[in-house]
Amino acid sequence: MPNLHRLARAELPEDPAELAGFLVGKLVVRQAPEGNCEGSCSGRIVETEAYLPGDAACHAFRGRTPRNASLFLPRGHAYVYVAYGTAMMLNVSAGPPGIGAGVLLRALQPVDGIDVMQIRRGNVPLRDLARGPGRLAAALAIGRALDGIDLCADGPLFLADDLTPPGDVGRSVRIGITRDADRPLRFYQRGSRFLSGPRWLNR
DNA sequence: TTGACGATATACT
DNA sequence: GTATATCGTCAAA
Repeated sequence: MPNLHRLARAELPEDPAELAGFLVGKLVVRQAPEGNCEGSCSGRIVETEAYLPGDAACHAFRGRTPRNASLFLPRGHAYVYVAYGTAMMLNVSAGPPGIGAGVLLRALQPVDGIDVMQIRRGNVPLRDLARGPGRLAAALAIGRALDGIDLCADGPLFLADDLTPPGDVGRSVRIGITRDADRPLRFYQRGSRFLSGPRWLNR
């Protein structure tokens, strides 16, 4: 997979909602330690959600804590947390420096290293490999160890441009939240079959 | 949120 | 008719 242009921080929109839309159609690349190509894989982002400052659903809403500290890093850093005591969630820090906002990566269209993702996820159908934030993190072997890393740097996990341009990007309310649940801050690639959520949200 | 399960639908030998 | 895929519901952590 040649021609991988890593996303530079300056390319990322400063506005969290803009960033969420911008990320749809981009690539997330997972590199195994020691340059071991065996465990490397990547996928095209097809679904994201923005969590803004002042947003009751945002983990930074009640201020900075050891757990959510990564949300306050300059945009483009990883914020990884555990949901439901079992599922890992991968976010991209967003917004102006020190503000505390993020973009949740919700679904991926597997691109490279499908075999290794298959191993990590069990032999589920290709469609379910990274459909849903928890599954996405599992497919990429995301753990707390990756919390706080720079996604714009050459490391174990980074963002890159995809060859094929983003198609129509749809917008809807976010999934699985109770507070501030009616704001249209979910972004998805229209027509993708790798989306999570009920069908009526993916119009 | 995910995995399991039953019902349903589409596909193909 | 058997296999594979999609959909809604339900329980668990």
